Amino acid sequence: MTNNSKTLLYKTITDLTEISASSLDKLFEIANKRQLTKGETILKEGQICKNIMFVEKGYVRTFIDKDGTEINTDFTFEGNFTTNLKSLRSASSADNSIQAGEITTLYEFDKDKLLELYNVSAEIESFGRKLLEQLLIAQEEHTNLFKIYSPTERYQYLQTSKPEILQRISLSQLSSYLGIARETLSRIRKK
Amino acid sequence: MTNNSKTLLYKTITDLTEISASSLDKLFEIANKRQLTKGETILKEGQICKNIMFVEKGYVRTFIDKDGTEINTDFTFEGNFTTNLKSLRSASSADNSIQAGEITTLYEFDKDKLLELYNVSAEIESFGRKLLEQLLIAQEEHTNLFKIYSPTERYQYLQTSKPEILQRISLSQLSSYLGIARETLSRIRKK
DNA sequence: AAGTTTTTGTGACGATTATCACAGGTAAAA
DNA sequence: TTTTACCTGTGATAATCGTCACAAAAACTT
Repeated sequence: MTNNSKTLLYKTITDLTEISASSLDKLFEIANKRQLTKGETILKEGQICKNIMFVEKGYVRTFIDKDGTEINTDFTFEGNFTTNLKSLRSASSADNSIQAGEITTLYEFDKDKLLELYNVSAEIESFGRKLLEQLLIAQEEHTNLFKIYSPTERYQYLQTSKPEILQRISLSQLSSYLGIARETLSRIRKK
Repeated sequence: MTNNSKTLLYKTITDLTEISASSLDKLFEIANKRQLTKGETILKEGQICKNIMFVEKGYVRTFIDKDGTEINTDFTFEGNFTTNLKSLRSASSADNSIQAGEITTLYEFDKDKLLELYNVSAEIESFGRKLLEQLLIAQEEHTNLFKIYSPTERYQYLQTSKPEILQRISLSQLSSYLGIARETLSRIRKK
Protein backbone atom coordinates (compact mmCIF):
# COMPACT_ATOMS: atom_id res chain seq x y z
CA MET A 1 0.00 0.00 0.00
CA THR A 2 1.02 3.62 -0.31
CA ASN A 3 1.98 5.86 2.56
CA ASN A 4 -1.26 7.19 3.96
CA SER A 5 -0.65 9.74 6.67
CA LYS A 6 -4.22 9.47 7.87
CA THR A 7 -3.80 5.92 9.11
CA LEU A 8 -3.27 5.00 12.71
CA LEU A 9 -0.26 3.03 11.50
CA TYR A 10 1.38 6.24 10.29
CA LYS A 11 0.72 8.00 13.56
CA THR A 12 1.93 5.08 15.62
CA ILE A 13 5.23 4.74 13.80
CA THR A 14 6.01 8.44 13.72
CA ASP A 15 5.10 8.79 17.39
CA LEU A 16 7.52 6.03 18.28
CA THR A 17 10.55 7.01 16.24
CA GLU A 18 12.08 9.66 14.01
CA ILE A 19 11.92 8.40 10.50
CA SER A 20 12.43 9.88 7.03
CA ALA A 21 9.68 9.94 4.43
CA SER A 22 11.55 7.50 2.24
CA SER A 23 11.98 4.92 4.99
CA LEU A 24 8.35 5.30 5.88
CA ASP A 25 7.45 4.72 2.24
CA LYS A 26 9.46 1.52 2.23
CA LEU A 27 7.58 0.29 5.28
CA PHE A 28 4.22 1.10 3.74
CA GLU A 29 5.23 -0.64 0.53
CA ILE A 30 5.51 -3.98 2.28
CA ALA A 31 2.40 -3.46 4.42
CA ASN A 32 -0.46 -5.68 3.38
CA LYS A 33 -3.88 -4.45 4.42
CA ARG A 34 -6.36 -7.09 5.49
CA GLN A 35 -9.98 -7.09 6.62
CA LEU A 36 -11.16 -9.67 9.09
CA THR A 37 -14.58 -10.71 10.28
CA LYS A 38 -15.22 -11.50 13.92
CA GLY A 39 -13.72 -14.84 14.86
CA GLU A 40 -11.51 -15.11 11.78
CA THR A 41 -8.17 -16.77 12.46
CA ILE A 42 -4.90 -15.05 11.58
CA LEU A 43 -2.50 -17.54 13.08
CA LYS A 44 -3.31 -21.09 14.03
CA GLU A 45 -1.48 -23.26 16.54
CA GLY A 46 1.04 -25.44 14.72
CA GLN A 47 1.58 -23.00 11.88
CA ILE A 48 4.71 -20.97 11.42
CA CYS A 49 4.19 -17.28 12.01
CA LYS A 50 5.46 -15.30 9.04
CA ASN A 51 4.54 -11.72 9.78
CA ILE A 52 4.10 -8.93 12.24
CA MET A 53 0.63 -7.46 12.42
CA PHE A 54 -0.53 -3.97 13.21
CA VAL A 55 -4.11 -3.51 14.35
CA GLU A 56 -5.61 -0.47 12.62
CA LYS A 57 -9.17 -1.09 13.82
CA GLY A 58 -10.84 -3.64 16.08
CA TYR A 59 -8.78 -6.05 18.14
CA VAL A 60 -7.25 -9.51 18.04
CA ARG A 61 -7.06 -12.15 20.71
CA THR A 62 -4.05 -14.41 21.33
CA PHE A 63 -4.76 -17.69 23.05
CA ILE A 64 -3.33 -21.08 23.93
CA ASP A 65 -5.30 -24.29 23.86
CA LYS A 66 -4.89 -26.16 27.14
CA ASP A 67 -6.70 -29.49 27.16
CA GLY A 68 -9.51 -28.12 25.04
CA THR A 69 -9.85 -24.88 26.99
CA GLU A 70 -8.75 -21.61 25.49
CA ILE A 71 -6.51 -19.47 27.66
CA ASN A 72 -6.13 -15.89 26.53
CA THR A 73 -2.58 -14.62 26.77
CA ASP A 74 -3.02 -11.27 25.05
CA PHE A 75 -5.43 -8.79 23.53
CA THR A 76 -4.11 -6.38 20.91
CA PHE A 77 -6.18 -3.27 20.30
CA GLU A 78 -6.00 -0.53 17.67
CA GLY A 79 -2.64 1.15 17.45
CA ASN A 80 -0.61 -1.86 18.56
CA PHE A 81 1.54 -4.50 16.98
CA THR A 82 1.42 -8.23 17.59
CA THR A 83 3.01 -11.43 16.36
CA ASN A 84 4.30 -14.72 17.70
CA LEU A 85 7.89 -13.68 18.14
CA LYS A 86 9.18 -17.10 19.04
CA SER A 87 7.68 -18.73 15.98
CA LEU A 88 8.60 -15.82 13.76
CA ARG A 89 12.20 -15.78 14.85
CA SER A 90 13.04 -19.44 14.70
CA ALA A 91 10.50 -20.50 12.06
CA SER A 92 9.13 -22.98 14.59
CA SER A 93 5.51 -23.95 14.91
CA ALA A 94 3.41 -21.63 17.01
CA ASP A 95 2.01 -22.85 20.32
CA ASN A 96 -0.82 -20.36 20.18
CA SER A 97 -3.46 -18.96 17.90
CA ILE A 98 -4.52 -15.43 17.05
CA GLN A 99 -7.96 -14.43 15.90
CA ALA A 100 -10.04 -11.31 15.42
CA GLY A 101 -12.30 -10.38 18.32
CA GLU A 102 -14.32 -7.94 16.23
CA ILE A 103 -14.46 -6.81 12.64
CA THR A 104 -10.82 -5.90 12.35
CA THR A 105 -8.52 -4.09 9.95
CA LEU A 106 -4.86 -4.90 10.12
CA TYR A 107 -1.62 -4.40 8.27
CA GLU A 108 0.68 -7.37 7.89
CA PHE A 109 4.43 -7.00 7.55
CA ASP A 110 6.14 -10.01 6.05
CA LYS A 111 9.08 -11.09 8.17
CA ASP A 112 11.54 -11.61 5.32
CA LYS A 113 10.69 -8.31 3.70
CA LEU A 114 11.06 -6.56 7.03
CA LEU A 115 14.45 -8.15 7.65
CA GLU A 116 15.56 -6.89 4.24
CA LEU A 117 14.46 -3.41 5.18
CA TYR A 118 16.43 -3.64 8.39
CA ASN A 119 19.54 -4.14 6.27
CA VAL A 120 18.66 -1.32 3.92
CA SER A 121 17.63 1.30 6.43
CA ALA A 122 19.11 1.89 9.88
CA GLU A 123 16.06 3.99 10.69
CA ILE A 124 13.80 1.04 10.15
CA GLU A 125 15.89 -1.24 12.30
CA SER A 126 15.86 1.46 14.94
CA PHE A 127 12.08 1.49 14.72
CA GLY A 128 12.09 -2.28 15.21
CA ARG A 129 14.26 -1.98 18.26
CA LYS A 130 12.14 0.73 19.84
CA LEU A 131 9.00 -1.23 19.22
CA LEU A 132 10.50 -4.24 20.96
CA GLU A 133 11.50 -2.07 23.90
CA GLN A 134 7.95 -0.89 24.25
CA LEU A 135 6.56 -4.40 24.06
CA LEU A 136 9.03 -5.72 26.59
CA ILE A 137 8.25 -3.01 29.11
CA ALA A 138 4.54 -3.75 28.82
CA GLN A 139 5.13 -7.46 29.14
CA GLU A 140 7.28 -7.07 32.25
CA GLU A 141 4.62 -4.97 33.86
CA HIS A 142 1.99 -7.55 33.04
CA THR A 143 4.06 -10.38 34.51
CA ASN A 144 4.58 -8.49 37.72
CA LEU A 145 0.82 -8.28 38.17
CA PHE A 146 0.82 -11.97 38.95
CA LYS A 147 3.70 -11.79 41.39
CA ILE A 148 2.59 -8.75 43.32
CA TYR A 149 -1.19 -8.91 43.34
CA SER A 150 -3.98 -11.29 44.29
CA PRO A 151 -6.75 -12.01 41.77
CA THR A 152 -8.91 -9.27 43.29
CA GLU A 153 -6.06 -6.78 43.18
CA ARG A 154 -5.26 -7.71 39.58
CA TYR A 155 -8.79 -6.86 38.57
CA GLN A 156 -8.66 -3.56 40.42
CA TYR A 157 -5.37 -2.77 38.76
CA LEU A 158 -6.93 -3.23 35.34
CA GLN A 159 -9.81 -0.98 36.32
CA THR A 160 -7.52 1.95 36.91
CA SER A 161 -4.72 1.28 34.44
CA LYS A 162 -6.54 -0.23 31.46
CA PRO A 163 -10.26 0.48 31.84
CA GLU A 164 -10.85 0.14 28.08
CA ILE A 165 -10.03 -3.55 28.25
CA LEU A 166 -12.87 -4.11 30.72
CA GLN A 167 -15.35 -2.48 28.40
CA ARG A 168 -14.39 -4.37 25.29
CA ILE A 169 -13.51 -7.83 26.53
CA SER A 170 -16.17 -10.10 27.96
CA LEU A 171 -15.80 -11.41 31.46
CA SER A 172 -15.34 -14.97 30.27
CA GLN A 173 -12.55 -13.96 27.91
CA LEU A 174 -10.91 -11.79 30.52
CA SER A 175 -10.82 -14.38 33.27
CA SER A 176 -8.11 -16.58 31.76
CA TYR A 177 -6.07 -13.48 30.90
CA LEU A 178 -6.04 -12.64 34.59
CA GLY A 179 -5.51 -16.23 35.69
CA ILE A 180 -8.86 -16.32 37.49
CA ALA A 181 -11.86 -18.64 37.13
CA ARG A 182 -14.80 -17.07 35.33
CA GLU A 183 -17.09 -17.47 38.33
CA THR A 184 -14.57 -15.93 40.68
CA LEU A 185 -14.11 -12.94 38.41
CA SER A 186 -17.87 -12.49 38.28
CA ARG A 187 -17.96 -12.37 42.07
CA ILE A 188 -15.02 -10.01 42.28
CA ARG A 189 -16.69 -7.63 39.87
CA LYS A 190 -19.92 -7.55 41.85
CA LYS A 191 -18.28 -5.64 44.67
CA MET B 1 38.04 -2.65 28.54
CA THR B 2 39.63 -4.29 25.54
CA ASN B 3 38.05 -7.01 23.48
CA ASN B 4 38.74 -10.26 25.29
CA SER B 5 37.56 -13.24 23.32
CA LYS B 6 37.80 -15.48 26.37
CA THR B 7 34.97 -13.73 28.17
CA LEU B 8 31.45 -15.05 28.34
CA LEU B 9 30.38 -11.63 27.10
CA TYR B 10 32.27 -12.20 23.85
CA LYS B 11 30.73 -15.60 23.37
CA THR B 12 27.24 -14.38 24.18
CA ILE B 13 27.33 -11.51 21.70
CA THR B 14 28.86 -13.49 18.86
CA ASP B 15 26.42 -16.34 19.43
CA LEU B 16 23.51 -13.94 19.15
CA THR B 17 24.50 -11.92 16.12
CA GLU B 18 26.98 -11.57 13.27
CA ILE B 19 29.24 -8.72 14.11
CA SER B 20 32.52 -7.36 12.78
CA ALA B 21 35.65 -7.15 14.89
CA SER B 22 35.54 -3.37 14.82
CA SER B 23 31.96 -3.16 16.07
CA LEU B 24 32.78 -5.66 18.76
CA ASP B 25 35.75 -3.52 19.76
CA LYS B 26 33.49 -0.51 20.07
CA LEU B 27 31.17 -2.42 22.36
CA PHE B 28 34.02 -3.62 24.54
CA GLU B 29 35.39 -0.09 24.72
CA ILE B 30 32.31 1.14 26.53
CA ALA B 31 32.00 -1.95 28.74
CA ASN B 32 32.81 -1.23 32.34
CA LYS B 33 33.82 -4.25 34.38
CA ARG B 34 32.61 -4.36 37.95
CA GLN B 35 33.06 -6.74 40.88
CA LEU B 36 30.30 -7.11 43.42
CA THR B 37 30.11 -8.76 46.80
CA LYS B 38 27.06 -10.71 47.85
CA GLY B 39 24.16 -8.43 48.67
CA GLU B 40 25.69 -5.39 46.99
CA THR B 41 23.14 -3.13 45.32
CA ILE B 42 23.45 -2.17 41.65
CA LEU B 43 20.19 -0.32 41.23
CA LYS B 44 18.05 1.03 44.03
CA GLU B 45 14.35 1.78 43.89
CA GLY B 46 13.83 5.46 43.15
CA GLN B 47 17.07 5.83 41.22
CA ILE B 48 17.26 6.28 37.48
CA CYS B 49 18.72 3.30 35.71
CA LYS B 50 21.56 4.40 33.45
CA ASN B 51 23.00 1.21 32.05
CA ILE B 52 22.52 -2.28 30.78
CA MET B 53 24.35 -4.98 32.69
CA PHE B 54 25.80 -8.26 31.54
CA VAL B 55 26.43 -10.93 34.15
CA GLU B 56 29.79 -12.56 33.51
CA LYS B 57 29.84 -14.55 36.74
CA GLY B 58 27.44 -15.05 39.66
CA TYR B 59 23.90 -13.75 39.48
CA VAL B 60 21.77 -10.73 40.31
CA ARG B 61 18.32 -10.53 41.78
CA THR B 62 15.66 -8.03 40.72
CA PHE B 63 12.97 -7.27 43.28
CA ILE B 64 10.14 -4.94 44.17
CA ASP B 65 9.38 -3.74 47.68
CA LYS B 66 5.72 -4.29 48.50
CA ASP B 67 4.78 -3.00 51.93
CA GLY B 68 8.15 -3.96 53.34
CA THR B 69 8.26 -7.38 51.71
CA GLU B 70 10.62 -8.08 48.85
CA ILE B 71 9.08 -9.71 45.81
CA ASN B 72 11.55 -11.17 43.35
CA THR B 73 10.66 -10.46 39.76
CA ASP B 74 13.78 -11.80 38.08
CA PHE B 75 17.05 -13.64 38.52
CA THR B 76 19.81 -13.00 35.97
CA PHE B 77 22.54 -15.62 35.77
CA GLU B 78 25.87 -15.75 33.92
CA GLY B 79 25.60 -15.10 30.23
CA ASN B 80 22.55 -12.86 30.43
CA PHE B 81 21.77 -9.17 30.26
CA THR B 82 19.56 -7.19 32.60
CA THR B 83 18.45 -3.63 33.22
CA ASN B 84 15.34 -1.71 34.16
CA LEU B 85 14.17 -0.94 30.66
CA LYS B 86 11.36 1.35 31.69
CA SER B 87 13.57 3.52 33.83
CA LEU B 88 16.41 3.39 31.30
CA ARG B 89 14.24 4.43 28.41
CA SER B 90 12.31 7.29 29.93
CA ALA B 91 14.84 8.35 32.56
CA SER B 92 12.16 7.79 35.17
CA SER B 93 12.76 6.51 38.68
CA ALA B 94 12.94 2.75 39.00
CA ASP B 95 10.23 0.91 40.89
CA ASN B 96 12.56 -1.96 41.68
CA SER B 97 16.03 -2.75 42.92
CA ILE B 98 18.77 -5.02 41.65
CA GLN B 99 21.43 -6.60 43.81
CA ALA B 100 24.04 -9.31 43.59
CA GLY B 101 23.00 -12.72 44.91
CA GLU B 102 26.57 -13.99 45.03
CA ILE B 103 30.03 -12.64 44.40
CA THR B 104 29.35 -11.34 40.93
CA THR B 105 31.29 -9.98 37.98
CA LEU B 106 29.42 -7.85 35.53
CA TYR B 107 29.94 -5.53 32.60
CA GLU B 108 28.01 -2.29 32.52
CA PHE B 109 27.07 -0.55 29.29
CA ASP B 110 26.21 3.10 29.69
CA LYS B 111 22.92 3.91 28.01
CA ASP B 112 24.07 7.12 26.33
CA LYS B 113 27.23 5.55 25.00
CA LEU B 114 25.26 2.61 23.70
CA LEU B 115 22.77 4.88 21.94
CA GLU B 116 25.68 6.61 20.26
CA LEU B 117 27.01 3.29 19.06
CA TYR B 118 23.57 2.45 17.67
CA ASN B 119 23.91 5.51 15.45
CA VAL B 120 27.43 4.68 14.43
CA SER B 121 27.03 0.99 13.72
CA ALA B 122 24.02 -0.75 12.22
CA GLU B 123 25.48 -4.03 13.43
CA ILE B 124 25.35 -2.87 16.99
CA GLU B 125 21.79 -1.69 16.72
CA SER B 126 20.96 -5.03 15.16
CA PHE B 127 22.53 -6.70 18.18
CA GLY B 128 20.36 -4.55 20.43
CA ARG B 129 17.26 -5.54 18.55
CA LYS B 130 18.05 -9.25 18.65
CA LEU B 131 18.79 -9.09 22.34
CA LEU B 132 15.42 -7.49 22.96
CA GLU B 133 13.73 -10.17 20.90
CA GLN B 134 15.31 -12.83 23.03
CA LEU B 135 14.31 -11.11 26.25
CA LEU B 136 10.75 -10.59 25.09
CA ILE B 137 10.32 -14.23 24.12
CA ALA B 138 11.56 -15.32 27.53
CA GLN B 139 9.32 -12.84 29.30
CA GLU B 140 6.23 -13.92 27.39
CA GLU B 141 6.92 -17.51 28.27
CA HIS B 142 7.32 -16.60 31.91
CA THR B 143 4.04 -14.66 31.98
CA ASN B 144 2.17 -17.57 30.46
CA LEU B 145 3.29 -19.76 33.36
CA PHE B 146 0.91 -17.84 35.59
CA LYS B 147 -2.00 -18.06 33.19
CA ILE B 148 -1.68 -21.71 32.29
CA TYR B 149 -0.40 -23.41 35.40
CA SER B 150 -1.27 -23.78 39.06
CA PRO B 151 1.41 -23.11 41.70
CA THR B 152 2.31 -26.81 41.80
CA GLU B 153 2.54 -26.99 38.02
CA ARG B 154 4.66 -23.87 37.92
CA TYR B 155 7.17 -25.46 40.23
CA GLN B 156 7.22 -28.63 38.16
CA TYR B 157 7.71 -26.59 35.04
CA LEU B 158 10.81 -24.98 36.53
CA GLN B 159 12.13 -28.37 37.50
CA THR B 160 12.24 -29.54 33.91
CA SER B 161 12.87 -26.30 32.04
CA LYS B 162 15.19 -24.39 34.37
CA PRO B 163 16.58 -26.85 36.92
CA GLU B 164 19.65 -24.68 37.58
CA ILE B 165 17.48 -21.99 39.12
CA LEU B 166 16.26 -24.47 41.76
CA GLN B 167 19.80 -25.31 42.75
CA ARG B 168 21.04 -21.77 43.07
CA ILE B 169 18.08 -19.87 44.47
CA SER B 170 16.85 -20.52 47.98
CA LEU B 171 13.28 -21.61 48.50
CA SER B 172 12.36 -18.37 50.24
CA GLN B 173 13.70 -16.29 47.38
CA LEU B 174 12.06 -18.47 44.79
CA SER B 175 8.59 -18.40 46.30
CA SER B 176 7.76 -14.80 45.41
CA TYR B 177 9.17 -15.31 41.93
CA LEU B 178 6.61 -18.06 41.43
CA GLY B 179 3.84 -16.17 43.16
CA ILE B 180 3.58 -18.75 45.94
CA ALA B 181 3.89 -18.45 49.72
CA ARG B 182 7.13 -19.79 51.11
CA GLU B 183 5.35 -22.41 53.22
CA THR B 184 3.30 -23.63 50.31
CA LEU B 185 6.37 -23.99 48.12
CA SER B 186 8.07 -25.96 50.87
CA ARG B 187 5.11 -28.35 50.92
CA ILE B 188 4.99 -28.62 47.14
CA ARG B 189 8.67 -29.50 47.04
CA LYS B 190 8.30 -32.27 49.60
CA LYS B 191 6.35 -34.41 47.16
C1' DA C 1 -40.99 -11.85 17.69
C1' DA C 2 -39.60 -16.25 18.71
C1' DG C 3 -35.97 -19.20 19.11
C1' DT C 4 -31.10 -20.18 19.64
C1' DT C 5 -26.66 -19.39 21.34
C1' DT C 6 -23.57 -17.21 24.29
C1' DT C 7 -22.60 -14.92 28.43
C1' DT C 8 -23.20 -13.98 33.22
C1' DG C 9 -24.77 -14.73 38.08
C1' DT C 10 -25.21 -17.70 42.02
C1' DG C 11 -25.40 -21.45 45.36
C1' DA C 12 -23.02 -25.38 47.36
C1' DC C 13 -19.06 -27.68 48.16
C1' DG C 14 -14.35 -29.17 48.15
C1' DA C 15 -9.57 -28.21 47.26
C1' DT C 16 -5.89 -25.23 47.47
C1' DT C 17 -3.44 -21.70 49.34
C1' DA C 18 -2.15 -17.96 52.69
C1' DT C 19 -1.16 -16.76 57.22
C1' DC C 20 0.50 -17.20 61.85
C1' DA C 21 3.36 -19.36 65.12
C1' DC C 22 7.11 -21.86 66.33
C1' DA C 23 10.64 -25.52 66.16
C1' DG C 24 14.54 -27.44 64.08
C1' DG C 25 18.37 -27.03 60.83
C1' DT C 26 21.97 -24.94 58.38
C1' DA C 27 25.37 -21.67 57.43
C1' DA C 28 28.03 -17.79 58.37
C1' DA C 29 30.45 -14.92 61.83
C1' DA C 30 32.87 -14.03 66.04
C1' DT D 1 33.31 -23.65 69.34
C1' DT D 2 29.83 -20.76 70.34
C1' DT D 3 26.91 -17.34 68.87
C1' DT D 4 24.03 -15.29 65.68
C1' DA D 5 21.44 -14.90 61.71
C1' DC D 6 18.96 -16.86 58.20
C1' DC D 7 16.47 -20.64 56.00
C1' DT D 8 13.31 -24.53 56.01
C1' DG D 9 9.66 -27.66 57.78
C1' DT D 10 5.26 -28.30 59.95
C1' DG D 11 0.83 -27.89 62.36
C1' DA D 12 -3.50 -25.36 62.89
C1' DT D 13 -6.73 -22.48 61.00
C1' DA D 14 -9.01 -19.22 58.08
C1' DA D 15 -9.59 -17.21 53.72
C1' DT D 16 -9.66 -17.63 48.96
C1' DC D 17 -10.43 -19.75 44.92
C1' DG D 18 -11.92 -23.46 41.61
C1' DT D 19 -15.41 -26.62 40.11
C1' DC D 20 -19.94 -28.27 39.15
C1' DA D 21 -24.63 -27.39 38.26
C1' DC D 22 -28.15 -24.69 36.85
C1' DA D 23 -30.88 -20.44 36.30
C1' DA D 24 -31.21 -15.86 34.45
C1' DA D 25 -29.88 -12.45 31.23
C1' DA D 26 -28.12 -10.72 27.10
C1' DA D 27 -26.84 -10.99 22.51
C1' DC D 28 -27.30 -12.68 18.25
C1' DT D 29 -30.33 -15.44 14.32
C1' DT D 30 -33.95 -16.46 11.53
